Amino acid sequence: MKLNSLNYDSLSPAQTVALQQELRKHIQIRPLYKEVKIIGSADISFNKGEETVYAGIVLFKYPELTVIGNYTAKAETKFPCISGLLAFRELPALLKVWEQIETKPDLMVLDGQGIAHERRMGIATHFGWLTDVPTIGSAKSRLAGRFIEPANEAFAQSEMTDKGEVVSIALRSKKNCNPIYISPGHHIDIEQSVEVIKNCIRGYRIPEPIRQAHNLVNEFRIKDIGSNAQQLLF
DNA sequence: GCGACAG
DNA sequence: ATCTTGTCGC
Repeated sequence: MKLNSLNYDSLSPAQTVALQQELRKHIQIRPLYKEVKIIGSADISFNKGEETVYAGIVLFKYPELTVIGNYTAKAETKFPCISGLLAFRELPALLKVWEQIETKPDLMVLDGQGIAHERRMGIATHFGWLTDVPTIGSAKSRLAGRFIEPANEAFAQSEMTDKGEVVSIALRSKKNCNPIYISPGHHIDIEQSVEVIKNCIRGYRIPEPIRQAHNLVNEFRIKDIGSNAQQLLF
């Protein structure tokens, strides 16, 4: 069903926009149904200009953030980098990783937007719809939504509004650093999304789960570059 | 027409 | 996203 019908590479940008318009009708922003004991974080890495993408997911106990699992997968994509359509480039690889996980986490944090998106269908929202798992988007830069700069102190925050709707929170995770942009993906609300992310800050601008997922996929990519170079020696 | 534009 | 040195500010 949902997870087997990912032929995103064959869709034109216009078709993916239409798909986002359809999918947004099914998105639920509301409080969590169950307690969160395990969270996962996902990220992607790739070499500029190449079609190979390296995807990874790290699992943690929450709220201690003890690592309890690492998963990676390599995939090919022909879908280009287009702002607003990142999901179509990155999700197929992420789902390949997701399928490896025997015990799924209670919540996933994605590097990118949730509903803070022109059609409310950022990658975190899209991933949540595909997997039926609560998701949060934590982005390093703004896509949709305007806001007033939060005060320059840790945990200062400011609402972000798009088309008259509050879609996310600009959160200053660390003093003297630019804010990060937190939006619910699916099956969670804004307040709980910000609460979870605040509990995941460990002295860096980027929430610890995302930092670790980023490190994982980057190391995975570097190792693969190395092993490809080795093979050329034979 | 011009600027903005997740990763 | 990735590449990549020094540099400015707290």
